[in-house]
Amino acid sequence: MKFYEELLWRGIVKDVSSPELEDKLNNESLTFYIGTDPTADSLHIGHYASFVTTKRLALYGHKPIILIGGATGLIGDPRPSAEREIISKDIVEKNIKGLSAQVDKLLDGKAEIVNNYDWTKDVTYLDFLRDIGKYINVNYMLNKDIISRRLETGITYAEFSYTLLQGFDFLELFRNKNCVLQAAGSDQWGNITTGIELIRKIEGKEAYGFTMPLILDSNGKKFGKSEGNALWLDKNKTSPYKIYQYLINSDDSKVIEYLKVFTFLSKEEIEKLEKETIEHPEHRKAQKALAYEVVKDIHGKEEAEAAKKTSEDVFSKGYSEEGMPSVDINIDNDINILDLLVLAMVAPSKSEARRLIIGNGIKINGERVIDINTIIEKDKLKNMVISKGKKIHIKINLIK
RNA sequence: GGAGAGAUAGCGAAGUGGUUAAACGCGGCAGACUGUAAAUCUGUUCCUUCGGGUUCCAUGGUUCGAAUCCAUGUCUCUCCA
Repeated sequence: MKFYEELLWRGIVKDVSSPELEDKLNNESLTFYIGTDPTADSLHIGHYASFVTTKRLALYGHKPIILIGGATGLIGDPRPSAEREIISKDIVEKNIKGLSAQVDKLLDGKAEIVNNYDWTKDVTYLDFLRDIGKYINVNYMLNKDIISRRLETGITYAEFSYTLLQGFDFLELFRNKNCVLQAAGSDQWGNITTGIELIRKIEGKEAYGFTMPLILDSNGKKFGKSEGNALWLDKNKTSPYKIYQYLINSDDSKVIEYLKVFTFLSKEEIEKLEKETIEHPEHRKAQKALAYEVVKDIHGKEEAEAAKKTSEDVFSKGYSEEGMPSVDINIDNDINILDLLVLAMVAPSKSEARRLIIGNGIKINGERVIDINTIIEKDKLKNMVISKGKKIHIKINLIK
């Protein structure tokens, strides 16, 4: 199987700017770039597909550039729904630092990291209009999906211009780093083609682009949100276990797709897992492989092993001591269960604690609490595990 | 510049003087089911010493009684020019 064929098999390619790209990807070493705007100080798993693809291309011999949008981040990529909040320059700068470190680690230092602020900051408005703006027709911009969709609700001039900035990036990278390919999520298609258009018109040369399909979960929502929160790739923001758990809960109908996109397992291995999922879905082998592989690729083997052990403990015992959050408690006497739940931050108020107990939601050391008047002896608090439902477990750390 | 509409719990949205701690939907939390999933079903969703206390943009007022009426302020939106 040739490289491009493999990309297709994995479902990584959605739109391609030119059929020639297939041959180039298979037989040449191309410099390519993937960009991300510093809207947060960490990447989340929604970005991860791009980076896996970057790694894949790099492993095959292509040369990656990661662009962090210090300039474009100040403007904001138009979203389908509404205008973005503008982010202060300080925060953008801080985010750039966070992202750079993360990208470097994720790609083992093998990608060149650039910041488009560096070549944008000194370009004057007039120069930009003459050198870039003159080449792109407004009609052309209005026809872009993302912009046309916003014409109803309104779009500011700043966000309207975003595509020009991104096109300018591609042009600059083409000129200075011989970067001939841009890859991105499918929502970036319009921005990629603007860049290709500029390179063709200004330099008279051909550049290429392809997009990756948007990955959805089984509910048709964007992949990678757990309980509405993003799953961050920074382990201080989202524990490796949490990512592991999110992935192990992947739907049967989606898990093979995820394996193809997110892991480096071979076609044979994935097809084997696919067969096992069909024959014995309850073994959840594909999900386990997915969770392990991804956590390993993001956080390393040790973290993956730890997350796996935690997950196994939770499944068999209901909770795991490993990595369980703990809370310091400092009391002198025996304590009422309601007060304890509030102190341990299991419940935000005593009313809530009361409701949880009445609703059979609270366990102590694995035993269900049924009486809201239960008094817990101080001596028993040491290393006590309080569970709220199936997912929340907290260990008591007695200070006195 | 002219005219009008609105601000209610995490969100959307009822309620226009009293049994309204505030319908309903979504979301959240818990329980059942299950393959650690989804779907479904059930309960719950301000605080509380369980007596009660404090809520409907803010401040003041009318009233026995206000989310509901009045005044002022703040913010949002729509239409016209």
